[in-house]
Amino acid sequence: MKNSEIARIFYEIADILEIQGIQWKPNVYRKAAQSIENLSEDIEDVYRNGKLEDVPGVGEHIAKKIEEIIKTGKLKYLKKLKKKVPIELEKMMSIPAIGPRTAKLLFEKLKVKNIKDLKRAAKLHKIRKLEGLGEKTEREILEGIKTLEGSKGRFLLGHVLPAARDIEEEIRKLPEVKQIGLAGSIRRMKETVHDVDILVSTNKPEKVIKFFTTMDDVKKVLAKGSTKASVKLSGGLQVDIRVVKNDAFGSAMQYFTGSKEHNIELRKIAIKKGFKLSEYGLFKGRKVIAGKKEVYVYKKLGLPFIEPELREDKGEIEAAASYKLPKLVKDVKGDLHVHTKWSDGSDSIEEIARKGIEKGYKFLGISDHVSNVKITHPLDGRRLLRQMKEIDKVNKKFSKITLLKGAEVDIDKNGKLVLKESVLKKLDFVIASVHSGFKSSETEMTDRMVKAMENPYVNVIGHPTGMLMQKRKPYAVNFERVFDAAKANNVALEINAFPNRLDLNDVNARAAKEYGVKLIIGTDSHSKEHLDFMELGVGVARRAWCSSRDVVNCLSLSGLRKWLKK
DNA sequence: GCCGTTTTCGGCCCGACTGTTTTCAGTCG
Repeated sequence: MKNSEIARIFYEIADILEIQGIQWKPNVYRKAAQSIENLSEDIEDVYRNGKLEDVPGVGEHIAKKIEEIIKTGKLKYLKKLKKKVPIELEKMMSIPAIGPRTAKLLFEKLKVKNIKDLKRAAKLHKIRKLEGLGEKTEREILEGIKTLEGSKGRFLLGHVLPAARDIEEEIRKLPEVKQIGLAGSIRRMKETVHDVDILVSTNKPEKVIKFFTTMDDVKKVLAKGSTKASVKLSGGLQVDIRVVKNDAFGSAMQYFTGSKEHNIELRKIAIKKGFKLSEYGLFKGRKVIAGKKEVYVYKKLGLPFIEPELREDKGEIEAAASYKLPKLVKDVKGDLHVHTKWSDGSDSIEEIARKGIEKGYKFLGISDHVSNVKITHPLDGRRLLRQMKEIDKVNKKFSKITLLKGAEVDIDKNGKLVLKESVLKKLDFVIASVHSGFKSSETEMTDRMVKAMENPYVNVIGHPTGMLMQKRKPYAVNFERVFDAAKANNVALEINAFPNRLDLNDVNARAAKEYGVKLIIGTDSHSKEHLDFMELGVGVARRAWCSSRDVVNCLSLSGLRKWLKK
């Protein structure tokens, strides 16, 4: 039984208890679920070592329940609860306007158990007749169902970030705006976001709100008040704005950056110190003791500044309290995962080099496909040798940047590289990637990757799990064995920065880092513009608590060359 | 049901907006 499965059970219990109007217990189960979910160890190991009650939020009773789940695979308590409340709560509550109370009401009055029932009830206009609900709510529910059916409601960070920055810049131009910034999950650089949060300080909130709700791209105004508003853009993205006084910009930024879990912990610290923390400031009684700047809020709580990417309540508050936060990676000195016209990229080596110089890079590795999958126009040994000559030529043209000769070589079904050794050894570096046979079993896939890493010419494993966000699941691999092999053979695992990959993700990258495995951030660029995806990969690395010494492309050119030699 | 540099009992995060109300509950972030 995996940690996430056990966590799911406790989340479900929390929802059902909440529906029954039971106080506090839901929070407890949620807290326990969350810490089990975030646990780096296997919960079954924790159980075997008799340490369940050391897990935060787990006490005597929950520990017993975990034991029951591990031993029998199920939990009587949940079964009993479900009998009383046979509602598909998680799905139901993902619909706007439906929380625990409404779900309960719908079940009791209309026997609504799931989305299907809900849709039928709404279409028959039964919902509007219930007490406390009306026509508008009914319409909102129907629309919510439509969105749920249409998409998952989450957008890729790489797609949203440019749009969010455009809006930010538009609003910044207003003379009434004093300070502005992006907050929320976008500021924490989460791989996917479900809305954009913008924070503004001004003395004229109504003007800012009016401008915001009447922007060109606004399709629908979802909410509009004197301090906040929400709109839906024509592309379906929701954008929220929040307007505060300039003196509260810092505390508001802290508040709206989240995560919710992080903020809850901070407020608890505030309470312990006799303060109260809200978006309007840190208060001692009625007096504001911090609010202008985010860093002051943390300082008054006895903490150093915590970088937004870390604010997930995954140990950052404890680390901050003992001054053990990592110094997060900021800039890289180059990119080793770049495709050109030679395979399936759209720009020439020289165009890529110019863009690299523009970005201030010291080096760029050209790594076109070597593959049996013909749609990528892969290189064979002979063309690769010709490409090396061209790289030499371009290198002579530019003094500011050094191009390295590489390739992204496929790992075949048996873990062999599809390029012969006589060519491999002429390259400066080799990225080995799985591009076929995704359905190999966990053992087979792990064997393939380990064997590839044992090849002395391999420096990097590209997009190690093969996941495509909102499309393809990661392939099954045994991370422990992969980490061991990476360490033993001095191979870096890639954080692929392409917007729909971000693979390794934050969780796996953090596990790798803690294991002592080196990481490398590569954009997998197929055009010169794609080099800008680097910031997304850096975001993942930062969310994975990486500092520059964990990341190979933070090395200087000479350092990198040395590392590549193994 | 968990937890404790105030506590082993009594706490447990905070505030705005909306809809359906006529003073507020529920939802949302």
